[in-house]
Amino acid sequence: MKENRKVTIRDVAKLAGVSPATVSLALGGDARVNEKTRIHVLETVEKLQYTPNEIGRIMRSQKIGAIAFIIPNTSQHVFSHPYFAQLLEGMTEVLNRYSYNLLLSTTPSEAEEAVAYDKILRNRRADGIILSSASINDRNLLRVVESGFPVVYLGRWLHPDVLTVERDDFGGAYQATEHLIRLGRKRIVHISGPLDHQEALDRLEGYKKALNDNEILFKSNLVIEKDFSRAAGYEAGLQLLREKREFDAVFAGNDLMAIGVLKVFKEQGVKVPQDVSIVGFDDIEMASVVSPMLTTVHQPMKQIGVLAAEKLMAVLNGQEVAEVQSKVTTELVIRESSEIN
Amino acid sequence: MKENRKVTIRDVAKLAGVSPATVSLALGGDARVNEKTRIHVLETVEKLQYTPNEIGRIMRSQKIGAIAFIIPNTSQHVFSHPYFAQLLEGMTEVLNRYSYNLLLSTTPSEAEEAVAYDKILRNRRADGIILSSASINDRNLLRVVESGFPVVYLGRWLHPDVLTVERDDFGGAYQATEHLIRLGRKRIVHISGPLDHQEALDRLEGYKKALNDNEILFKSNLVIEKDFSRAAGYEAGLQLLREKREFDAVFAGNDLMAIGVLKVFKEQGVKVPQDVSIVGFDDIEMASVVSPMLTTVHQPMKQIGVLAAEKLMAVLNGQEVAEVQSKVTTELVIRESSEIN
DNA sequence: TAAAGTTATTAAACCGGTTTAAAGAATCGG
DNA sequence: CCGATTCTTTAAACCGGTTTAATAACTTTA
Repeated sequence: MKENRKVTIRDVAKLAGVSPATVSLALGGDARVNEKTRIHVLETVEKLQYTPNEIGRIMRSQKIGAIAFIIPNTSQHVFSHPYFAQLLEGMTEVLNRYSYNLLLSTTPSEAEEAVAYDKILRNRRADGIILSSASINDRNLLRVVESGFPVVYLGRWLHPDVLTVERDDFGGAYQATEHLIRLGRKRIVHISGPLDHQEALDRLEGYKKALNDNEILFKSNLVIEKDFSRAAGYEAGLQLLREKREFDAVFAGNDLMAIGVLKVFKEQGVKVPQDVSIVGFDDIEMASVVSPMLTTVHQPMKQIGVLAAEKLMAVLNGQEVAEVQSKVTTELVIRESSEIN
Repeated sequence: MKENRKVTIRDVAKLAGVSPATVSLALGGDARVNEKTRIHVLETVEKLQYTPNEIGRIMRSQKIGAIAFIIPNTSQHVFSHPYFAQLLEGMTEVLNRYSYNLLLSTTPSEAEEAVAYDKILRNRRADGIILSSASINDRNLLRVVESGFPVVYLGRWLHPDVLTVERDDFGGAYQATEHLIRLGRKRIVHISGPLDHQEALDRLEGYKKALNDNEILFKSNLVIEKDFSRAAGYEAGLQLLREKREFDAVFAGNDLMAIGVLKVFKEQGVKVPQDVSIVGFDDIEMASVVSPMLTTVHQPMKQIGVLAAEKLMAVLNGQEVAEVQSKVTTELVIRESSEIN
């Protein structure tokens, strides 16, 4: 700890021949302190290479200068979903602008999801919270809201007071399904995410509505519930082939699962898009790298991160938030996996 | 801020009829406090739902309970490299175990790389630092080391006192190149990363050495320096074709660039692996998803994150670190892009 | 020139814990 | 039964800043 051992405000004060209070005021640019004194203090600060200790400042102001991103999942899960990386990109960009720090809170294991919440709620290491969408049964969500922390929730939440940034999951799924129908597909499989998650439910609903609007009968045996992972998509594909279910298209609940399906189809000789059309959801980078390139519903993940962070910053700065519930739009990106053959 | 407005240690003390000191000692499990008193205090704590304010604790102990991961790049850059996600996964896993938090420090823009350092060095918001490998000309690296912060550097660094976790870049590149030579390839292009980065240099050296050991003449016009991005790989591929350089294999400095090359080759009708074999470096998830699947040098990125975090924890807990420089090994993973034709 | 008004500076309180040193109470040994 | 030990408890200092309220110094004004 060489030079920066610990130059405190008292050291500066002593050397400058003033009181600590004056140093503090001078640094804060308070109008009360005399011009000459101010310059002298600033010179001394420079000479001693003094920088105020953040902790001391925090102690007094009770503002931490950091926000927490709570994801009730393991690090393993989080980082295997490219989705989160883009969210983080958006958030950190905004936070950098405000000189705020980001704390990432995940759970050590599947079983202990409460830990991710406790770390933040109990220790008060953050001024506000961005909450990743979680199971609709997750009782911790309510705890967060009731804790009084400023919160922004990523996803749709029924409670009208909670600030949220939502995707148009329903609309996106509707578009995707309708696209497949327009291609002449009639037996469209939907591989859904876990149905205790609102986004999975909404996507399923969008799919159903599109079928219904086009007078195609919804068949529950064409819906397979999986967990959003690539491996799960692979399994689902395998299952479809093994059970010889009749289908001519797959709408997967996200890209990772779609890519898993793509892989098993390639291995088993199912031709995409000739035999089966595939559409995913998210538009992660991988979607444009696989072959055939994946048709998918693009959602502006980085923008979601940006909006969430900006909304939270607004609250923390005492500004009135114009839009309690923001909604970002999705867009169908047509690529090879559903090209007209 | 409903219930948890602010119940302090003094509130607990008052209600329990003891002094704040006793409460603090009781909570700390100090042997001095009488069993009965301890129980009584703990009950009161429970009754009031008291949890100690972290900031107060930090103030006294001068230990923050967080470490910083400094990446002198923009968030944009960081999150577009899957590489970092896996590093983060490893780190957060360890930190969770120690109840430490992770602070991510990136730069707001390319030009202001010092910002990523300043945020941590000046504000002392972390107890230690993990430093992502940076340009060998980055003068800030020295600042960090001289600051007295405990530091772990990711990559190879000449200074013998600095704790590091290194990959075997040289060895990995050697293996990759040799593999191509064994396939009978003689004109092997190397698309390198920025050559002011140690890892890019080391990979280039590994490539050269393998050529040399197999009596293949190194030709500098078969080396193209790019920036590790997928777009750059694409460009490099385009350049190779446009300039009609003669080559029968490509060893790319990382997977993203290899995937970029793959893409342009596919578009231009160059057959992989028949006409040209391709090998990448990193083994990111995308490598096993593209078609043909990419042969690459696997490096245990998560493990690097784990090692770095553990090393830092050891230092912070005052333990002697056995291995100042740890090295993880790489492994060649052979897939379709270099299959024997 | 004294009173009132300005301007500049600072002592002291405060944020919420932890820790030290000292005091007070209980127990022990001779 | 008294001095020495041991066990508990607590007052007070401390961490490093910010802020308030009071003081001091300097100008004006009457």
